[in-house]
This record gives sequence, C-alpha cells and structure tokens, in this order.
Amino acid sequence: MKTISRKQEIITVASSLFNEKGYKAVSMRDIAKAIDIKAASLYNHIKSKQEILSEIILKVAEEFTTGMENVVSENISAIKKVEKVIELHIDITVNHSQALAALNNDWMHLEEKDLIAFVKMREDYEENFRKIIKQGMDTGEIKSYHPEVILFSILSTLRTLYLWYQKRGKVDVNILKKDMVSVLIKGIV
Amino acid sequence: MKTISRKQEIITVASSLFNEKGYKAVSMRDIAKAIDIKAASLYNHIKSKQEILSEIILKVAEEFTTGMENVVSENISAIKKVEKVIELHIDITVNHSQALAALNNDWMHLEEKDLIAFVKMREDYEENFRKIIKQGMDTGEIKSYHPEVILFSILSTLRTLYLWYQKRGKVDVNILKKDMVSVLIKGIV
DNA sequence: AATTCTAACTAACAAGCGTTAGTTTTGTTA
DNA sequence: TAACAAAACTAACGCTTGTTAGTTAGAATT
Repeated sequence: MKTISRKQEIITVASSLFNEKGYKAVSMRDIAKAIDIKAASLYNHIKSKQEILSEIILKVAEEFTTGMENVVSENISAIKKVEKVIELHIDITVNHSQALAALNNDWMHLEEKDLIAFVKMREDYEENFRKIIKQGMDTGEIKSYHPEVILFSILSTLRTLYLWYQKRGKVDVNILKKDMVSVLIKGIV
Repeated sequence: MKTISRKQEIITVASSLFNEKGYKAVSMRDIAKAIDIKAASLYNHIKSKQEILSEIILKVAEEFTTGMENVVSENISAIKKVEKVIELHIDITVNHSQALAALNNDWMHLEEKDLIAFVKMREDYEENFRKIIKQGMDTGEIKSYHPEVILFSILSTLRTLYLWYQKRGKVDVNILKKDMVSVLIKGIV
C-alpha cells in the first residue's frame, strides 16, 4: 500500500491554505500545523517557502503551455480550437482548482527566475490564443469585433472558473464543458 | 488652491501598492516610504492598516451595490439591464481600477465586521444579477442555458476587466462599452 | 548487532511586522 | 509675538516571520 510522499502532502496542504488566504498570509507554521508537525520539520522535505510556491504555480503553468501548444498544432478550424482550449481550462480547473488560486493571485511573489519564466509562459499562451482568434476572423468563422476584447472576455471567464467550481461544488465535467462552450462561443442572444 | 488630504493620499498610494503586491505583502513602512514620511506618521491620519483596506474596498463595493439597485429598479428590458450593468462595471473600472485589485484579491483580510458586510453585498449583487438573467429567460430575450453559467461568464469578464484596463492603458471608455456589450451579449459567432 | 538514513524534534537567530509613546517641527490664528 | 494645532519625527514595544543548527527516535540496511 503506497502513500503519497510527505513533500507532496506539504504542497497539497499549502495549496489549500494559499487558496484561502494567499501566499503572504500563510506562514510556515500554519502549513506545519495543518500537517501536525513543527515548522522546522518542513525543511527536511522542501528547500524553502518559495520552492513550495514555485512548484505549485509552475506545474500547472506548464500544463497550460503544453496543452495550448497541442491545440495550436492541430489541423482543425479556429472554432474547434477555441472549443479545445475551453476544455483544456476546464480539465485543469477540475484537477487543480486550488493551485489556480496561487497561479492567479500569487504569481508576483515568485522569485525572479521563476517569475520571468512564468510571465513568458503567460504571454506566449495569450499570444497563441490571439492567433487562434485572428485565424477565425480571417476565415470568417468569428465575427470581427476587436480581437483583444474577445480574447480578454473568454480568457477572463476561463481563468476565474476555479472560483465558481469551488463554490458550486462538483459539477459534472461534461455538462460544464458543453454549457461553457455554448455560452462562450454562441453568446446568450 | 486646495490639495487633497493626506489621508486620501495615503489611501491612494496604498491602493496602488496593494494592487501590485497584495495587502499582506505591503507593509506600513512601504506605504510611508512611497509618500516620503516615516511609518509612525501615518497614524496621525489613519487608525490602522485595516482601516485603509476597509476604506478602499467598501467604498467601491457600495458603488456597485447602489449602481445595481438603480438598474434593477428601472422599468426596462432584461437585455437593457444587462447592458447597464456592463456599463456600470466599466465606469467603476475606469475610475477605481486599483481599488478593484484589493476588492477582488484581499477582501478576505477585512476584519470580521467589514468582512460580513462585504460578503453580504457581494451575494446581494449576484442575486440581483441572477434575477435579471432569469427575467430575460422568462421573456425569451435570453437563451435558456444554465443561468448560473451565463451569470458566471459575464461577471467573470467584468470583474477581471481592471487587469486588462491597466495593461492596455487608457482605452476610450465609449468604445470599450460598445465592444463589451457586443461580445458579452451577442457572443462571437 | 552495528550502522546509516529518515524525519521528527527543541531552541534560537536576525529581520520585519503593526503600532504606541513621547517629542519636535511647522504653519496658522489670536 | 505668543499660543495652538497639525503633522512630522525618534525610539521602542512585543510579536511573528522564514530559516538554521544541533539533537533524537525509529526504521532500514549492512
């Protein structure tokens, strides 16, 4: 019978606390207490508080990056790509909803090296999304509103999904995907 | 010639710093340094760090509340109400974009009394928005998707607008309103 | 049985936190 | 010009922060 490593437990517990109060408001003693050990003992498993944050954030950031790269490289219509991006977000949200809180709110507390890497990933991601939308406008699949407004509107919804997912409890993933695709792509009128 | 009060200056500077790094990551010494005085001098003008946070957050929260109440009480179609809510958000975003960072990310650090008041306002706001959408579904103005998904989708976009507004610099407010109304209401296809 | 490894512990550190007390400077009013 | 109020200052408080050093108990390996 295999149990998860203590390091993973620390990261999971920290994710949950960061999710509630934010990185800066959670102390190493808070994390330790939640695991029922002393703060100093954490350092047998992790290098620093920074390391915890960076593991949480960069791991999901990489999932977004590779997921987006897969979508972009597929030979399908722009709308179909947008659909796949929506599904990517929902999958990650369902599996790592607490990590997304840190990713969205605490990325600025990454140390310089990680911060630069993160911002780069984020910009590349947005740029890829932008290209998909422009492709859709070129082919006439997507209406020619200001592309930045469309990009922002969809991405905002997807990035905030973790908040609603946590509040409403476990919604069925497939229903969620279907509804989100409908609302985001077809609009409400 | 009248200049703004020191208290207001503190709150404005604090808003800006909270916007960058979050409430817990900004110290009273940071705020003081940005004004070029000593931390202790801040207390000639404000009661506590908490007071700064609560003034920042509750002031805009109240703008949302009264704005929404005005919209709800008007005798217009549901779609028209949604449009007015969108415009309300854009106006507040343009005038208080930094305060919105604190409102979105640091509300949980309000002291109990203010926290309760804030959460109540937030819930009431969402409930009013929900009613507008349901009204629109009853009259057939709005497609009958899961209303919660529509609510969440529009509200996420509006609540995150401050981030984009800050990044893209001053966009013309009227153009922004027109585009947002188009994208959010008519969708992209 | 002796040794090594793992993961906990206690104790303590220097630095930073929000805040208070008491004092001095500055600017306005009598 | 003397008096007063506003707003700055210095100094310090008790507490919390992330982290390190050194130690110990138990498990795994030799």
